[in-house]
Amino acid sequence: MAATRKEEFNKKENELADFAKVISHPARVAILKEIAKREECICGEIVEVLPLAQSTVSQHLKELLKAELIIGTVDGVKSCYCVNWKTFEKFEKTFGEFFARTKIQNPNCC
Amino acid sequence: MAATRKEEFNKKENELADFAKVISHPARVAILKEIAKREECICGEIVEVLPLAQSTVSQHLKELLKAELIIGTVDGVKSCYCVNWKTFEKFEKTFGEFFARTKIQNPNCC
DNA sequence: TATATTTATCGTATATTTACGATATACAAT
DNA sequence: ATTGTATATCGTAAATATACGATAAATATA
Repeated sequence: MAATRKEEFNKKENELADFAKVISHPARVAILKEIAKREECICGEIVEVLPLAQSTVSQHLKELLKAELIIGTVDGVKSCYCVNWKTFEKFEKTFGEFFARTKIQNPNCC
Repeated sequence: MAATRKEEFNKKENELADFAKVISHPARVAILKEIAKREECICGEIVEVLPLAQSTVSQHLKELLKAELIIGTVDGVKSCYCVNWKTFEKFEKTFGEFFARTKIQNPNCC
């Protein structure tokens, strides 16, 4: 088998793992950075700056959308994307807390 | 095909993605937390506290070792693990910088 | 209306991940 | 020496992820 055992773990552990998975591919990291660095929503230029086929980029965008890390709108024939800063900050907080809380203990080992 | 295109992305993007992948499974998050919360290295009790088969836990431990997030030693018939805080802090810094640097821009959009 | 452009989705091939049982290995205890 | 215990590794099945070409859908333009 290989039916994932995720239900066996608690909510916090699953949330962190899920968030991590979203940014666990360099293409998604690159897309996120590219979208973030613009003043305005990026409309129809992401495919050009990425070394991947259009359909592959579209797939990665879909995952970022699913995670609500980006917001997509349509402008005529173009698709526009920008970062969903609310979710972005949730990610930041979740990772920050994980590291901070895990770190606290253990001064006399290793 | 499906030959991964990771070489096409830069070092920073790949590093963050790789780090994220290590903690992208709840079992590994749980293992890390379990090991971190002890005063001393945990010797031969990790399997018991996890809802997975011994061989599966061993596999996840191997991945954490490969990432150097934990250190493994042998004490007789037992295997002992503790967090490699140096790497842990490298992870923390990498995630922290990613969020901080990505966030800077973009005040008037979305 | 016909054509071009942009992007999402479908189908599919391949690679990787996850999980488990069985087995091997290494040490401890009898 | 034999037996028991802990853990890593092997083999393998199934699920998921990654990538691309082809195609569909939607809009803009001629």
